[in-house]
Amino acid sequence: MEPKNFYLKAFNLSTNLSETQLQDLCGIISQKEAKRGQVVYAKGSEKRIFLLISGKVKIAEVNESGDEMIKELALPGDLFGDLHFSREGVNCEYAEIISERAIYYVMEVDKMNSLISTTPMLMTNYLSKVGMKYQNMENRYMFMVTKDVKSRLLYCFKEWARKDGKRLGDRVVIKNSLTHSDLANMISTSRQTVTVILNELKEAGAISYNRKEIEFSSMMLAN
Amino acid sequence: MEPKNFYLKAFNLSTNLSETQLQDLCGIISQKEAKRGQVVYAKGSEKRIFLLISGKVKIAEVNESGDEMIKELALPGDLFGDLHFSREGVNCEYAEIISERAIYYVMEVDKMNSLISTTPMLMTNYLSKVGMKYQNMENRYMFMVTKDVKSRLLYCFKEWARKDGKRLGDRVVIKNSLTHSDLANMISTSRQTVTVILNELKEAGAISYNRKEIEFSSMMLAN
DNA sequence: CGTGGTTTGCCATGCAGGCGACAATGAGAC
DNA sequence: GTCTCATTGTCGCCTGCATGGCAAACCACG
Repeated sequence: MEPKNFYLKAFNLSTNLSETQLQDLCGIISQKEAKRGQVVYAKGSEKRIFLLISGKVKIAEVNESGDEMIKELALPGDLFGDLHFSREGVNCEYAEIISERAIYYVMEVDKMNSLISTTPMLMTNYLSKVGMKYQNMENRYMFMVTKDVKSRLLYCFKEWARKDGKRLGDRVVIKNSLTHSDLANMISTSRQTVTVILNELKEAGAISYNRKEIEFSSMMLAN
Repeated sequence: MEPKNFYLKAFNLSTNLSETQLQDLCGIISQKEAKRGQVVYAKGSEKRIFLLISGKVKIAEVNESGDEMIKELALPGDLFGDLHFSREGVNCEYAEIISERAIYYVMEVDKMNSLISTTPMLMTNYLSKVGMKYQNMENRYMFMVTKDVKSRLLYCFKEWARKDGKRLGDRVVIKNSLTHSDLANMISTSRQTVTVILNELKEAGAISYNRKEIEFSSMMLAN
């Protein structure tokens, strides 16, 4: 099995596809690799869909007052880009790699669109994947709008640990590529507040934290 | 042209469909009507997709502390329900009619799924409609998370007026079916704050407001 | 017409968290 | 090592908004 197949399967995009359908799908995918700081995607550029294979990518946009808002931290298996094939993207979202390196697949929207049109099962897989993404997004935003800063920060950590955490006994470790200021931009608060709360949590023994990684009790994931 | 066709066309779901495809689509749609206060949809019930034809519907959920959060105010042309065909809805969203009466179309997810699978053009229309919806959602939430209460309230009014407002010279009027407390639940603030801000706006001459309708300068829509 | 329930208006209090300023620490470049 | 820039830590002030409580206005209905 060639590697593309492997990841497509792992990330639930090729479920129930026939061998030839899979080949077709692989045919319109090209694999790319990039390093920290590179911008792989900016609204306005050619319409494309991305599937992250390894690394971390931040999906962000800059608002009118010049502040960066991080909308999402994409991890392996996540889709991003012009997910709904539409021409009319009015916002100015972009995707920047924040891990040392990242590997990702790229599909042109047009090709994907026509392939999906002729491959019902792919449509189902795709729609369910995109649907999941939006459901998560909705939940996350609902949370962000209603909760205080500490809860929001913990929510981020949990989501993140669930997708990308490594178990070490009853502790969970996540590799950290974000500064306090990045975290602040994710939960839309100020850098200072993040610092304070992080130290509170450290104080309370809930997490331990340095520039390389964040570690906390796996119990925290429970709720 | 039978009425279903008319609305499907008006709401961009039947663009570029052949006559027979259109008939097939109409075949799986049933039209319903309901009155204020009725709940047309609750997560956990049979999976269905709704298209609102007339009236207003609030899409909401109740959080763990018992407060209602209004996620969206659906207006004619809006889709809601199990839009991405998935079984796994873990949240407890519901849809309640808040206009005197409402007319809407209902489609079972399974039938819609198989029809879409065999009708590429329908897939495109559908995906683009759902995509638009999510894009709006994302923008709205971004706004909600980052802005203060007054901006959020105005944002709501604008969105609402854009979709449902009636022009009267340089003024725009929207019919109001919401209490201050509903407005508060939409932008996640307190009832009192809504009251205060509404009066501020009234004072400043930006809007005029009573229980039946809200009216403001069409200039407000510009930005 | 009054009467009870809902919606709106207003006030006092308290606090979370934004923001500016500046110091301390760390990390890479030379 | 030292220099420099980015990141983190801490403080104080101040404002936006939540919250509770209560009065006034409005509405539906017998």
